[in-house]
Amino acid sequence: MPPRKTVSTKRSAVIKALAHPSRLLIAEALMEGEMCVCDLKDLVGADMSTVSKHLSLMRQAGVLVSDKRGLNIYYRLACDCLGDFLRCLDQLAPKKATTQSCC
Amino acid sequence: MPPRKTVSTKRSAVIKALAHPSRLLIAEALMEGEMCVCDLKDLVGADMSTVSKHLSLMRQAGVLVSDKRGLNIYYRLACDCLGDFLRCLDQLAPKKATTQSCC
DNA sequence: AAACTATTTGGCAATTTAGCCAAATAACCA
DNA sequence: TGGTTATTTGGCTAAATTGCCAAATAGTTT
Repeated sequence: MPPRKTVSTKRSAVIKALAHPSRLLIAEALMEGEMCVCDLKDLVGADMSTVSKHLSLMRQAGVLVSDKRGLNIYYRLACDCLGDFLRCLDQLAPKKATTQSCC
Repeated sequence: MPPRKTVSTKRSAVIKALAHPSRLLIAEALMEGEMCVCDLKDLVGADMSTVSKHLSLMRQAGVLVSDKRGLNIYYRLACDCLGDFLRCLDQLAPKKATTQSCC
């Protein structure tokens, strides 16, 4: 595989970890501080096992780090540069503009 | 759907448009300037129809804009804030660190 | 140790996504 | 007009992703 492709494959694994509504919701919530799985389960509104799988996917990708204290496992963002990215996203007009730049 | 979820669903559509190795490769290439479909086909190394479908998905999501000139259709990034995001991604150590933050 | 709580893992069905081929469209040229 | 080039669309199969349930694991409490 050419080097340029290798780089984009690694990067896309990280992006993929954020490219799901529930996972992005989790990332956004964790921008305000760490949370345990049961808190996140309430936020997302899915089965705990589903949330847990989302979390381990995000941890695998390097987006989150976890920390076990007592019975709970707390998750938090591995990097706080995500905020700028989310602000960037909101500038992209969804679907409408076909031939014009947004910014 | 609660408002917080609506927002993250819209945002995740944009992220999804970048969450594929070929599509990210395309986005990275377009950071250096516009390209037509056949240029991108050579870069990605897939069938032109496949590349075309990736491009229309990205345009739908608002990540790219297109511009027809003669026989060619030129694509370029809708927003140049992506560069900062990609730099952020590279700080996230893939997979290794389980309990430590990267930055 | 037994019961309890929080989380993860395995397995499976349903849905979504990817990529190729072939055919359709659109603009250019002779 | 007919031919050629660039791109998109339709259709199909293969592969990946999602989400639930049930069972397993790990730490806590009594």
